[in-house]
Amino acid sequence: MGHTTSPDTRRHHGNRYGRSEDARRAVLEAVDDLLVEHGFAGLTIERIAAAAGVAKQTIYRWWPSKVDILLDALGDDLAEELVPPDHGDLRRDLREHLAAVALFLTTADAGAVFRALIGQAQHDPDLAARLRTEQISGQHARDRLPFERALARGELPAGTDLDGAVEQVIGPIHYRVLVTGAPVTREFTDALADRFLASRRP
Amino acid sequence: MGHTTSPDTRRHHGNRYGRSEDARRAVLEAVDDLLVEHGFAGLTIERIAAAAGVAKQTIYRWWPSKVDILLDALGDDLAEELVPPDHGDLRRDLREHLAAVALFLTTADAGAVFRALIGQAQHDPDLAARLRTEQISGQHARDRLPFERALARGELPAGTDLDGAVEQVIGPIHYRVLVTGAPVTREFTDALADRFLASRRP
Amino acid sequence: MGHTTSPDTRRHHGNRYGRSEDARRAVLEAVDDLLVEHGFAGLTIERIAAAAGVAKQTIYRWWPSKVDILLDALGDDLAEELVPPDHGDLRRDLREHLAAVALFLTTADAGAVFRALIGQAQHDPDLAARLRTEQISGQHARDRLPFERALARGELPAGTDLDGAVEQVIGPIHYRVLVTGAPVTREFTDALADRFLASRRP
Amino acid sequence: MGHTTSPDTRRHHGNRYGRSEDARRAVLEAVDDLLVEHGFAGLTIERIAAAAGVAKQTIYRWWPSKVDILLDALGDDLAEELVPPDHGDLRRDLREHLAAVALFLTTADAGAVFRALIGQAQHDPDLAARLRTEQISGQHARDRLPFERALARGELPAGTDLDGAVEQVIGPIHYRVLVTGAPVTREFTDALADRFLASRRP
DNA sequence: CTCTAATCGAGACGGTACGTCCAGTCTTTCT
DNA sequence: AGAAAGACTGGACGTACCGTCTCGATTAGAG
Repeated sequence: MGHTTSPDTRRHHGNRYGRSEDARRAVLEAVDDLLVEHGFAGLTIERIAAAAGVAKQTIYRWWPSKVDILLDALGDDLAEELVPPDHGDLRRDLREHLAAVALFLTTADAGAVFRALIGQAQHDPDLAARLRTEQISGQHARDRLPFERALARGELPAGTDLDGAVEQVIGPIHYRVLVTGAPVTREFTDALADRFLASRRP
Repeated sequence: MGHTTSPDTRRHHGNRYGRSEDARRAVLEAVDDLLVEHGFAGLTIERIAAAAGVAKQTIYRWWPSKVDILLDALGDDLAEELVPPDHGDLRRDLREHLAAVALFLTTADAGAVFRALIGQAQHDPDLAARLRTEQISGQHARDRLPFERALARGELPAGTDLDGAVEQVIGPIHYRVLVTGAPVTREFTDALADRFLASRRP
Repeated sequence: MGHTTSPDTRRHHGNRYGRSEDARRAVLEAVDDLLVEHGFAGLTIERIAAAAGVAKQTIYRWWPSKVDILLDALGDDLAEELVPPDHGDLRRDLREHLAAVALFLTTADAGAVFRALIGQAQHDPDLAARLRTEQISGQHARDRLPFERALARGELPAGTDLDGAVEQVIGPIHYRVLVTGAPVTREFTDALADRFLASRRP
Repeated sequence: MGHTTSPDTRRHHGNRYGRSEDARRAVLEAVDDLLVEHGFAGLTIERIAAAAGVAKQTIYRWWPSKVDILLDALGDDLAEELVPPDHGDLRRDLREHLAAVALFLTTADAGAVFRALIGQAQHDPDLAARLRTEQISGQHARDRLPFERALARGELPAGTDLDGAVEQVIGPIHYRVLVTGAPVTREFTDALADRFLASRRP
């Protein structure tokens, strides 16, 4: 977002005095702090405006709702933080990636934003749809990469259901994070990877 | 809940002879309908009171917040609807139970309540804790039953990690319901059961 | 009356044939205290019930509203405290009586009740009517007595408008108490008496 | 900064450019009507808001309570309606003014507001103080004017207690209005004026 | 010397209004 | 034109009392 001065007029800045970028940054930073400090319910537009030193109207001008601000704040963090490694070995790639996913969901700031959005998506089908098309499907594609490479290398038998594989290893992590609240340890994620491999390469 | 045909209507003159069962039932029924009809955000105390034909104060007298009403409404529905069958065969028990779980989460009214509570729990750690101790741990125990029986029957090797087994088959269902929004078909749940069995009984 | 009752019959709890004198007294006493302590607005039925250790229903059983309790509490205090003296001399009678009226209105507990009722009567025509027929007309008759006696003694000319005379001396006192809030001193009331006499006996 | 040449636009940038005069007027007019129609107890903030077509918050933004609205509504009505005439003759001035006062208190809409405030002031010392300093003392000064002019003209002896004179003629009117409820006729007010003059100019 | 009906305490009930908070829109002033 | 400020309508919040209503316990006269 920094200085995309190029022909990217799709975005919504466009102030001839150039001050809107200040406001935009202030809002996105405030939103992160306030989410951590006051929780999702305490994240009101008025509070964001006050904390960012920005007028409410300025927020409404650019973001339809507070979840849009969060989506914006989430930004490309997912893509940045959760790209799986490529060591040429499925077990190693999988173990590292699952550990990274767990860490992101449980401790990263962007992970808190992600969890809040997932939570809100349960009440708001529109948000759910947007979240899926804008973030989750992309992440799913990244999660698939290690399996695709392994298939290409012959580590997995042809015809393996790669999407199913992703769900098999990623699903339990989200289940712990979102539902049971059990800690997502390295042992747990390693076991997930190992269990998958055991079932595919007897 | 059942039919208060009670041998219990006298007795115990401490106070509160008076809690109105009618009011309680009306609120819990209204809450279910309104959640489906207006969504979680549209589920206001005032709307519940109006729909149930009850005074707001009566609601506040017995429930601290709307999520408490939902917890109450969820009540025994989980236990009633999601008790796994016992056919003496793990594959069959598992296939049926996972299908029932999927159906509950995606189509049942009580499933909508469950999803709303899970969503809200992402914003509210207290609710998360309560939800886990009051409902989810109990459901986890029920989900474990087929595995326990299979272990006793010798269908599973001694020392099998039963909790991990539950997470392995239940996790992906929740992942679809809560995160990706992909449809949870019978094929999907059957495949989960089969994949688990394949990995354990080579 | 209380001669024979045994020492621990304080608790009453119901009697088919008679109301509880304890409850009545407790309410009337509580009402006085609460009016002074919390003002008229803070004088709620619930607060009276709590302070008197009595159930709300018991209050509603015997008094239609809180102003009725106040009317009851005012009782015969007016008649008891504001009977004009009879020294056979109008000036002396008048001076003493006006001073007594002033003292009652400004400092007596019953005077506070009276002022509260007069205040409420400005908002409530029914109360105004009852207050007038039950209390104020009687007091007006008492206020007239010194003039009637003086007329009979020949201190006032035949045909003197006695009601007008009462209003002439009593009116300014109420005007200070209810409207201007100026202190009603002995000098003031004496001057009222003297001014009346000066105008009638040139 | 210092660019603006206009004399007083330099102040407080952004503080209530916006107070809506429409809203203010609508509230003050509604309050008059509703007081007459529903009485003081029926004069709720919610009803005022509804009748004025204004949000409750707008009322609370500008007035701390309903009595403050009434004080505002009373506003200049007193000064407008109750300025005594100046014919150069005390008897005529007094007769006319007292009749006007009586008419105001008994029949005018603003008179109803005044009576309600006086009534409420009996329960609320703060209101009493405010009412006196903001309205009653000013009215007392106006009531004094005829006497001051008469004194200057030599119609009254030097050293006459003018405040006492006001109380002598105004007090009985308020006494009838607030306490006895007797009708305040033209005969009554004329007699008050005449009686005063008889006592001062024997 | 029990029966019974009005009374008592307690407090839950359907309501109304309170005063506060925030959403989302609109207007005004300054830059 | 866009930003800060903030007033506006609207609506839900959670609280306080209202006046009504059971409820079991109490109690004195009638039977």
